[in-house]
Amino acid sequence: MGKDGFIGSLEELVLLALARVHARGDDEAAYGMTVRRELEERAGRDVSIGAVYSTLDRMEAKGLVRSRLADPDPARGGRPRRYFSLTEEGVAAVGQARSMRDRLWDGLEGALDYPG
Amino acid sequence: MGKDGFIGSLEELVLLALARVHARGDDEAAYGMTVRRELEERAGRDVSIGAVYSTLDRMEAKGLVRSRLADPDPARGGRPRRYFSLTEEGVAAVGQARSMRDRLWDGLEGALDYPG
DNA sequence: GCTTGCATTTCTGCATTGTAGGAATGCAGC
DNA sequence: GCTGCATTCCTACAATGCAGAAATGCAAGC
Repeated sequence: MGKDGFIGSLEELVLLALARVHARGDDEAAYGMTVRRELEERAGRDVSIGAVYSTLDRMEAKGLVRSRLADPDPARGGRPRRYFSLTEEGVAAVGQARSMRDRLWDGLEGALDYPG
Repeated sequence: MGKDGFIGSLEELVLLALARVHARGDDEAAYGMTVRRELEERAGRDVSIGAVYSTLDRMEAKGLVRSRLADPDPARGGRPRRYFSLTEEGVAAVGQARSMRDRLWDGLEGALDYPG
């Protein structure tokens, strides 16, 4: 993100997937595995879990997402989950990416035979 | 482009900018400098000309664009221009990128406070 | 109390893409 | 031949994309 705040293509998808699982209401549900599943089910984009995490980590370092560890005494087994959410900057970044592309697409729908 | 045909964020923008200058009617007008200008004027994305060319070159190697050199006896000075255009794969790639994102955005407009 | 199993995160390493800057090219005009 | 201009090409490095395997932490069965 060359200091102008431009994000990569996978970063954008991960941000959107994260926003979606949040939008479903349960804040607690947004962690690595669910983000990955959302990407796969909704966008048909099948990335490895390792790819999801490194993207998430890098975005946290840039301030686009934040994370916190789950409750200390989990009744379920496994490592403590790490819950993620978008920061304001994260929201701004997806908005910027979108409007940049929208401006380029504007008036082009017919010219490229994009199936609506 | 990990063989699944997914393109990077700049690749997508360059493809769209290229399509736009084509859509303006004059096929001859689509070369490095005009693509760069379109990106800057239309999307506000200011990349160096070197960045545009390496992106274009890499996409040509992947079959997303093709290029041909301009007329052999140019009355204007300067290196011969290299005219670019999208291939079918290029068109397909922007379409895929778009529909993937559209599916993730669907129903999210209100949830993220994206300004229309 | 050891072992197996499961859900999850973390680590490591490499491939691909993004990016700038400056060198090279080719012509015109002086 | 030198200067100027428009353009492409080359080089090198930084950032992002990506997968696979290792580690972590708990529970259950034995």
